[in-house]
Amino acid sequence: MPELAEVEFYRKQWNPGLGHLIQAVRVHPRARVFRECTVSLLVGRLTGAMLRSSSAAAKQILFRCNGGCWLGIHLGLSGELRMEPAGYAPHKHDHLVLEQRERCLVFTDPRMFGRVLFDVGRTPPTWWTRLAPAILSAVFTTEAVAVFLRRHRHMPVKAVLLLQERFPGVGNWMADEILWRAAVHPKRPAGTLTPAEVRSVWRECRKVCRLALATIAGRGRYVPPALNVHIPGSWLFNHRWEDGGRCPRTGGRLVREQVGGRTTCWSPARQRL
DNA sequence: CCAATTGTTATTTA
DNA sequence: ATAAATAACAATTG
Repeated sequence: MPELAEVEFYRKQWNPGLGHLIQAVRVHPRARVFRECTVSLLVGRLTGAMLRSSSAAAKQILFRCNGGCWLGIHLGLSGELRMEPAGYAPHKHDHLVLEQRERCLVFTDPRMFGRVLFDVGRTPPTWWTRLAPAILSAVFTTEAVAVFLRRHRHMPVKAVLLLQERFPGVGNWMADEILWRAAVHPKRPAGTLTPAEVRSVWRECRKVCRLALATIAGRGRYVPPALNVHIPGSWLFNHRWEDGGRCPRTGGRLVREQVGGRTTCWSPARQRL
């Protein structure tokens, strides 16, 4: 599930626990999600400590802890952060549980493509500082997009949009949504887009990020659990998941096919090769 | 049993 | 040598 806006949504799920003492840390230490993390260090440092603040960028979440340490969470394909009542007994896929007096903060991930990172230091870890500049930042210009598409000119544009080094936070559904709005066929070699199409892709990147954040992550400080957000039927999002869907703009049939190794959905009436 | 899944990375191929 | 394609990772669901 988690792309840019879902990651931001899940980040907020731990907000009620920020600034509260972590009494105990429960882990499944052998779980694959800890493959890049020294679990003993994490448990030692977080027990009796606090999460002070959090941020999300791309598909990464960063928690700044007191005592000069940093907890990172990547949700992978199936990860979630949620809150449970105090005394919660961890379930099978709950790999990390921070126990507080009034609640438990839970990281769960059945497929374990996600990962937990933990660093000690005065400044944020490099895996955070080296993330590509956000799509909604001023650095993400139409020129930067044009250069990147040219560099990967032989790849299908859909595959290029999934490259995190230029499109941080974009995942499979966002890439399809962007191309559908820009009316660009996902199989187009990235180098064949006209300047107008490049500009359109750039603009829709920003628009989809802004809309997704506003709709899915909410503007408030804390969105109650369950991602039962209403996504308008005018988005491709609501029609892309199974065969037989119809394009909300043209009314025509949507196509679903592998492009760049991923299931891709597009509207042939709108997106021409 | 087979295919599919909203992500990333190591390995293989061109 | 580089860029692009593919396999692999794991668990569950249809």
